[in-house]
This record gives sequence, structure tokens and C-alpha cells, in this order.
Amino acid sequence: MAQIRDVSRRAGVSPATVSRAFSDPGKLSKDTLQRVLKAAEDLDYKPSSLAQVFRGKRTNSVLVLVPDLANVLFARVLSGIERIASENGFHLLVSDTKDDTDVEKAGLEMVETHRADGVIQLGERGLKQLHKDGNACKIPFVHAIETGEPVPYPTVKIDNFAASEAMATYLMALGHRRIGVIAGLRDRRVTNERLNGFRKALGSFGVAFDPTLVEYGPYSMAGGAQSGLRLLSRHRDITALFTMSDEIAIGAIRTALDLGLKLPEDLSVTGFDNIEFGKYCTPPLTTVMQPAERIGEVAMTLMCNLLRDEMTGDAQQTLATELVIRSSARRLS
Amino acid sequence: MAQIRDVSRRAGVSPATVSRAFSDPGKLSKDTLQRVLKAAEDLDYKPSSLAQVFRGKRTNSVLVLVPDLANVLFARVLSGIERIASENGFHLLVSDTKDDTDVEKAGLEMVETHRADGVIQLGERGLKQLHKDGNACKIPFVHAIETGEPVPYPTVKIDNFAASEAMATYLMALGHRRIGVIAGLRDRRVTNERLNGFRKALGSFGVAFDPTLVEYGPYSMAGGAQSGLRLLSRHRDITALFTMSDEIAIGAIRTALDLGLKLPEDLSVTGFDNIEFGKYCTPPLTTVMQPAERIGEVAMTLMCNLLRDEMTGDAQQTLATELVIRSSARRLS
DNA sequence: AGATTCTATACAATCGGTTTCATTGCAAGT
DNA sequence: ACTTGCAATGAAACCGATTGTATAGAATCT
Repeated sequence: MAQIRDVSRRAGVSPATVSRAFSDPGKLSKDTLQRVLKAAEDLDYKPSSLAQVFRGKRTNSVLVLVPDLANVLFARVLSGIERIASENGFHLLVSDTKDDTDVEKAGLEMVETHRADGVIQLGERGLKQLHKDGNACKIPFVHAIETGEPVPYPTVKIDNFAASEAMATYLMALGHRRIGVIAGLRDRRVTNERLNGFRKALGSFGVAFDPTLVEYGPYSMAGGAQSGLRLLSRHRDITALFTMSDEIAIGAIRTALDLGLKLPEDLSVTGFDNIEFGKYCTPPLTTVMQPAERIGEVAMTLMCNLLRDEMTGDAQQTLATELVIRSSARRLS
Repeated sequence: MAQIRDVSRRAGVSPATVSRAFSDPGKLSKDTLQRVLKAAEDLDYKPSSLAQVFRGKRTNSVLVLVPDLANVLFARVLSGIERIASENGFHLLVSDTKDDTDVEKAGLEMVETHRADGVIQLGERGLKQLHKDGNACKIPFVHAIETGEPVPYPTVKIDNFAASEAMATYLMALGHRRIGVIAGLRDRRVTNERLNGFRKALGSFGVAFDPTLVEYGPYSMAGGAQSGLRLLSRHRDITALFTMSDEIAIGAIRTALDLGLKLPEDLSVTGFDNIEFGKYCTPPLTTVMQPAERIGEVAMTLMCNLLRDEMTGDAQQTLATELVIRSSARRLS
């Protein structure tokens, strides 16, 4: 690939002039500009972005730490991030962390070693441990889909408590009182927040919370199927299942059907996230809409502001959720 | 962040020695090595990866061109790519092309401008147009999930023709003769290959191909639902639906159910890809397993070889598919 | 005309490492 | 004692662009 020197020689000017021909053409005389552009064209010259970045100390890339790339929800968030990134001329580096602290630390080092300008982390895990170092704070960092612990960096999230409360209230309003809960992983904040929202709704209706009606497990279809089986075989009187993700719900529905239950007649099931498949389920899934793409867009927008030193708007963004009523939950008859 | 000069000063050595302390410690005396390492530790020095890359002209990053990041299949392929990349110390740049040629070209320029060492493209579209330039050939390029046109770069794919033939044969063996086809986009090679496989199977059973039984549409649930509606309302005698993706199948199933059909009693449906949701569908989806993660792994492995100039093994890889028999297709009664 | 300003361009430093080549010092060989 | 060889280290070039400063020539002013 031709370099700036080749072009400058061919045009009979200095490398500086060639550089300016691209970065600040107004500074050059018409004649010189012509010659330089012609020479660059002839040699198919493209400035080495790497050299530019090295000189300027701005990589124009942002690293995204994703706990699981194959996860539908994260994929959608990533898609939102990508849109805003490309609109603003940023490249995206992507790393699948598998919730591994070492990988996350390596990610932060990418900024320290000038491979990326900032880091967007998706999911539960924040910078807790790394934060104590103090210097980690200096890294432009945005956290998306996190769960509301007060932190000193911008975050984008939904109000899990309120959304869960709304969904549980809906279920109660339909007359359900024995509601099984298929929760996510036990140690996750998001799980606790959603559980607390659920309990709040229960309380509002004067119903006591029964811990034996809660089953914890992974946020996956397989997890939902297993937890569902345990819960349904333990409690025959359950009339509704409040689950903490659409995938869990879909797994639980499979189990319920396999157990010979009729849905939604015998059992109401609700999800969380509103992934596309929920709409095509049988029965179509009543769930909480989580604006995944939008979360990604907002996260990347915050990152742009951060990198431009224009941290204007509110840095702790809570996006609105919405109840999506379909037919997997119905009035208790 | 401390630089190499700071460390060298503190350790009382030259920058060259500090550099060697990291890249080739054996070359240094025990004493010096100790001092340098101590100084680096004290200053929390980390070599600027950017400067290293600039000097060495190897970015250790690979760009992945994904037509749609939110697509389940691509997300899984990406996940496989990521695993191999991180195992081999490569960073991943990701770009959502939306099948836009300009974005694809910009991707190739990333290599020419030294931001990436190579490009992995996912999906149908190859380098056709860019190839004529000739110079594009010099870019380390791997194409995954493509469709078998002879090309001068490594590819990873499945045998769409054979897989479709196998699935169609299975359907015929179950006694189905009036089989509706919900195809993907009309202009895609993958669509034609799968259709040809289907026709081959038909021919083997001496059944004539009826073009009116084919409906084209996007590879999505919405597309499947729409095409399904058109097909089922046009032809009441269809006993099975051969669809070209699981998403299409899931959409079509929704439509069939909404039409009041009983599945699989009244209608058999088959998918393609074996996405996880198929297992939890109602009825669980009979489909063709496409090894998405594996495709990604192989693609990235090929890229590694390419970048190491060890293009040993076969560059045109065709991975095995498998019929996944569940219950959405059954014997015609 | 001579002084002053402005314009267009060149020169050279710079970004932060790596690497080649040269140099020094010490041990082994003759 | 004098070379020879090797190990350890430093000096400086280099990667390919950008940019601050200097300068020559043209234009403007007095």
C-alpha cells in the first residue's frame, strides 16, 4: 500500500502537504491540492488509520464486554450499540466475557494500552473489584442492563422492581393467588430486584409471600424447564407462573404442556424481556417489554458524550418498560 | 500511564532493555531483569499495545462482517468465532453490515489502513464486486455461511442441497405428497440451493414439482407467518410445510394454529438451522441441525492459518448437518 | 522603494515502543 | 599476554502519519 511519502514524491510536495490535503484542504492552493489528489488517486493511497491513531491517541474504538454473545437479549443490545457507534464513526471491539473476571480485566487493559477509548459492559457484573484500584475510574466506562447499585459511572437500565411489580399486580388482578415464581440465578441482583417487585405486589393485595413457591435457576430455556418441573410437581395448586425471563417462560411452558396441562386454561405463565419468539409461542407470551436495542443505543450515546467530555444529560438512565399483554395469562376461572 | 522511558529511567537502563525485559527476558542478566521488573511494577507500567502494533504492523484483530447482529444464527456463529479468536490472542472487531455494500467496502479498508489483519464475512454476500479490483484478493478473507459459488478464498459452509434433500426425503417417506414450501428471499443462492435439494427429493419419489406450492419471503418469523398464511389459504390440500429456516417455521406454525389447524395432526412442519427455540416450540420442531458455533470456530481457525501463512488443510470446508427429528412432522394418516 | 502582512509550503519533532547494530567487559582458548 | 567469543547493554533508526514553527515569496501598506 502506498504511503504518504510516495504520494508526496509523486506530487512533488512534502508529506505535510499531503496530510493537509486530506485534513484541511482549504489551506492549500488550488493547484497543489489538485496535484496531490491526483497523485493519491493514482497510487490508490489511503492514510494508515493505525498511524493516525498512534499519533492522535484516539482509537475511535469502543470495547463491548458481553457476558454471552449467543444470548438473544445481549445480541439485541449489541445491535443497538453498533448502530450508534457506526453513526458516530466508532469501531466496535467485542469480547465474550463468560462472566470471567480475568477477561473483564483484560478488557479494561485494552483502554490502558490504547487499543480502545472506552468500555461498555453489559449485564449484571460491574467494576466493583476493579474499582478499588482507583485508576479504573479514569477509564471511560458505561454499564448497561445493570441493576441499580449506586456507582460512579453512567448506567442504562430498566426499573426491574417496578416492572415486576406491575406484572405481578396484573396477575393478581386476574385473580391468581397461588403464583409460582421461576426466578433467575439466586445471587444476581436482578433476580432479587424482580423478586422484591413481585413481593411488593403480593403485599398490596394482602397476600403472604410463600418462599416455597420460588424456584431459582439459570436464565435459559433449559433452566426454565427444570425449575418449572420442580415447582409444578411440588405444588399442584399453582394457578400462575411468574418467570423472570422469556426464555425461562418458554422452557416452563414446554414442561407444563408435557405434564399435560392446558395453557392458559390450567396455568397462566408470564415472561420478562419481550424477545421476538414470545409473540409466536403457543400460547403467545404475556411479558414485560425491555427495550433492548434502545438500551444499547443509549449506552453508546452516553459513551460518545463521555469521550467528547460532554457528560451533559443524566448519566443514570432508567428506560421505561411496558406490559405486553398476550394470551399466556388469563383470568382465573 | 507510565511509559517505557519512565521505567528505563527508574531502573537505570535504556528503553531497549525494558522492551527486552518483556519480549525476551532470557537476554537480560538476572539482576537487570529484576530491577526492570520492579520498576515496571512500581510504576504500574503496561506497554502501549497501540505503539507495539504500530511498530510491528500486526494488529492482532480480525473484523467480522455480520449482516444482522440480532439474528440468532449469526450471533451463534459470532460466538464460535470469538472463542477461537480469544484462544489465539486475537481481538474481534464487529460490524453490522445490513447487507450494505458500502459498509462491506469500509470493512475491507480497515485492513488496508491497518486497523485489522483480516476480514471474516458472514452470510450470503461475498466479495464479488470488490474482487475485480484484484487487490482485494490480497486481503486475508474468510467467508462463512456462504453458498458454494467457486471463490478464490477460504469458505465454511454446509451442504444446503443435501440437507434439504434429506429433509424433503424424510417428509416424503412419511407419506406427504402435497408439500408447501416456505422459501426464503427469492434472490438468494441459499434459497435456490435448498429449493433444488427439495426438488431432487421430489423427483426421487416421482412426484412433480408444483411451483404454486412455493412461497418466498424473508428469513424471519414475521415472514414465515405471512407466507404461511398465503400458502395455506391458497392450498387447502397441503399436508406438510417444508420451510427454509426455524424462524420461518415458527412463524408458519403460529399462523397454522391461528387458522385452527391441529399440529402435527393436520399439518407437518419442518424447519432449518436448529435454533434452540425449536426444541421448546409447540410442537417441538423437526429441523436440520446447522452447526453454527462450529462454523464460526472453523472460520476463525482458517483465518488464523491464513494470517500465519500456514494455509495447510482444505480451505473450502463443508460441515456436516443432521436431521433433528422431533414431533412437528409426523406420518400422514 | 522599503516595511509589513499574509499565504503556501517545507522542515523536523513527535507519538511509544521495537530492533538492528555497535560497544563494552569478561571469560575462555592459544 | 593476546586474541577470540559471547553475553549484556546502549544508541539510534524506524514504523507513517500529524502539526508547530520557520521561511520564501507575494500582496498590501506607507
